[in-house]
Amino acid sequence: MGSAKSKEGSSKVLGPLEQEILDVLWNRGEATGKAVHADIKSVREIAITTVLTVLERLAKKGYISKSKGDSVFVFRPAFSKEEFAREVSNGVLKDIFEISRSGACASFVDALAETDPLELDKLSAMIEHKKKELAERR
Amino acid sequence: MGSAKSKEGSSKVLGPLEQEILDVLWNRGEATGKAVHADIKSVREIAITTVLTVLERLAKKGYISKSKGDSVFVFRPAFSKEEFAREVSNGVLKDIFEISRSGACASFVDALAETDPLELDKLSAMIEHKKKELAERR
DNA sequence: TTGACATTCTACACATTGTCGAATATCATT
DNA sequence: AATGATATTCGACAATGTGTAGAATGTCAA
Repeated sequence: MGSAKSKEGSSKVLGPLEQEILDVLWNRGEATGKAVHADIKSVREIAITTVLTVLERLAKKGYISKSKGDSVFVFRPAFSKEEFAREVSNGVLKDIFEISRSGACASFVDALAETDPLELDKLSAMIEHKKKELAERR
Repeated sequence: MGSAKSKEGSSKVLGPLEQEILDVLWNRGEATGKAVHADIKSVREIAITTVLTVLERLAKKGYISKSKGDSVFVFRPAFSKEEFAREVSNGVLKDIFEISRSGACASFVDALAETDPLELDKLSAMIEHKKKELAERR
């Protein structure tokens, strides 16, 4: 009976360009629109207005901040990669858990193993830690 | 340098109505368009053609099958909830891992602990199993 | 004042999704 | 065969999200 109440069946988050731009900001820490444009331009053709527009949209969505730096606007990630990943996972996972916890778990382990097997140990550690945390909470 | 190559920044999967319809099919195991419509109609107003259209789209996307039953078409989920959750998680998680594995892991453990602490043990078990699997593969 | 550069506006194209009405196909009966 | 009831398919439209960018406007130093 796991109905889906959230307005999003299984959330989506960012488009490829948005992601690309966020990546640039994470790499640089902060950057002007011009700089972001330069980075992307070095790889493929794109107008600076396109970059600016998306930057604007990301700001509106709250993923980045926009503030006047030395006479020019500067953009910064509003969240660290970690925070962002956490945030996003949280939403997505909650949706998926509604469908099947076990399925999601299985795929999680799979995905992790595929990407970086060593991380499996860290995950184990996290679980242990979490369990202890929960135990102490009672 | 975690660039995002996938065409989808962080994938989205299904819309709310699609999800709702899939849920009906999972509940019933299989159903005619009429039946699916009836179920949803019992909750809110909706035209049967709307349901049929979405059913059709889901079939086209490969999430459900459509076959002639006793003179009428019958739809069935192409995947169990578990398989589906697995499939979806896989795509989503791979994207998120590209951003931050540790962040995703943290949120995963959190989400799991919050939803069903007992599941933490199962997850541990899965990890062990996976590690063994990997060890044998070399 | 005039450029050069920065920023904002407006707009288009395309894909997805929810939403259906209209057209068409199918079938049991008359 | 013709009719009426159902089932199925088609084609459309609106809203939204995203990539794309030209045009308009703002800003500031020379």
